[in-house]
Amino acid sequence: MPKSSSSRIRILIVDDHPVLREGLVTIIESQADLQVVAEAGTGKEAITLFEAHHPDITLMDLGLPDANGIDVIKTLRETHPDARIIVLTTYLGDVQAIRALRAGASGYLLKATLRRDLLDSIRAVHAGLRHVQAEVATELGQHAAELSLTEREVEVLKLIATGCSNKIVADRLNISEDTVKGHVRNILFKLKANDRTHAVTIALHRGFFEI
Amino acid sequence: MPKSSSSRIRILIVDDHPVLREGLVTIIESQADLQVVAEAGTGKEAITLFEAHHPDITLMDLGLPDANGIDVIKTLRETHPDARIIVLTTYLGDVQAIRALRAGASGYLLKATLRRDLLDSIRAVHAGLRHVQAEVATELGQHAAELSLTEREVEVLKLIATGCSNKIVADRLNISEDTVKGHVRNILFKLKANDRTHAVTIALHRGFFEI
DNA sequence: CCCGATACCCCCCTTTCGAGGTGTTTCGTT
DNA sequence: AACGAAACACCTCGAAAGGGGGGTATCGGG
Repeated sequence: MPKSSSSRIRILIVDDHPVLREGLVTIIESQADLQVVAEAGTGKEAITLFEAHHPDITLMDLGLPDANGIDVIKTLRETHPDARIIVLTTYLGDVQAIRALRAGASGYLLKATLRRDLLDSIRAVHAGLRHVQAEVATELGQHAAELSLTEREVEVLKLIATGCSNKIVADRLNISEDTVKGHVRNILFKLKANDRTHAVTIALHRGFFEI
Repeated sequence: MPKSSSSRIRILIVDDHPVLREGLVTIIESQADLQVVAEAGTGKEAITLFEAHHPDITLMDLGLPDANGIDVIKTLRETHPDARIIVLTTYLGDVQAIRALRAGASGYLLKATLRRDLLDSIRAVHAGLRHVQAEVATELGQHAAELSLTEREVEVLKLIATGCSNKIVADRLNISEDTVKGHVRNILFKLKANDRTHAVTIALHRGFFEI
């Protein structure tokens, strides 16, 4: 809920797609209680502009060209624990959503969202609420009970995705092939995958990493 | 080049992201010689609205919820060979671009494009030119000499991506396992992949299919 | 202090993969 | 009629993968 018509909710937009930024600006500026104070196209710009304007709400895409969106969220929240950030993303599985929320995001929306939902989210988050879109929440619930991969396992899986055999992975990570096999076994179990190829597609779909 | 200021270029926007549509409308309507005559969020709507308005230019996203963008392009071009279509996509490898251009698209732009490029493209295509973004053209050139996968090979690879062994693939397609192996060998060769897992990530990256 | 999670290592064994080569039929193009 | 391309099938064979068991060391939290 807006405090009053004289103090509008000040918003920073972070997204590398100029056309999408334009859409966000148009939608936001059409509302009497909202205003866009700055636009950033990179993670670096995002931090600079946040420092300069201290927006009430930051709308942020995770797919930035220069930095990982999650890291930007972390940085902002460390220096400004009161920063309210809403993640706006095309579609990345549950893992990205969990990471973003853990990093301190207050909301998580898909870009395929409607104007109405976007505006509702902005106002809800500004009022101090957390707001995660239903679709995303469902996805989160679905995998909540499941085990997640350790850093090492993700590292192994990434190499496998690029066509490395267990032996090559072992060389790259300076561990034995048997250890790699052990990791692979755990990965298959955790992701309920039939084989390494399946594991890679599942991991991509759930957002463990990208290619 | 616009014919005259009295007859503006009439544009149909097809994209399932309302926010992005808003951005496109704002950018286009800011130009004196351009106007948006309709917006569609699905393939079905796209065809209906095209029939109703006969736009000069159709800006189209490939990732529609109800239909494949390529098929929509084909349909439009069959019934209206003079339809000028510019594809606007997030990022799908060279294969999607080739298919779109073959299906009759006149332009291919990435959504990360600038307003300036977008407007230039619209005017260029309206003037009868073909306009493919530099990044996309580079990608096209890079794989131009390479062999592309046959339908059957894509079919096999899709099943492999979902964790099917050669034997299972054989069962599903009612062919022998040896034949599947033959296909796999060809796939690995054509995509320059180390193994089946690598083949899947390469195919995804180049846009042969999605998961 | 022990426990669980993580990372690491080693053995076994069976199945699957992937690299060879060779051959058919079918189908659309020339 | 002749051609290549594609799909199909059969063969061998070594190298991976993957499923099972065993184990050690570390680290942080209950």
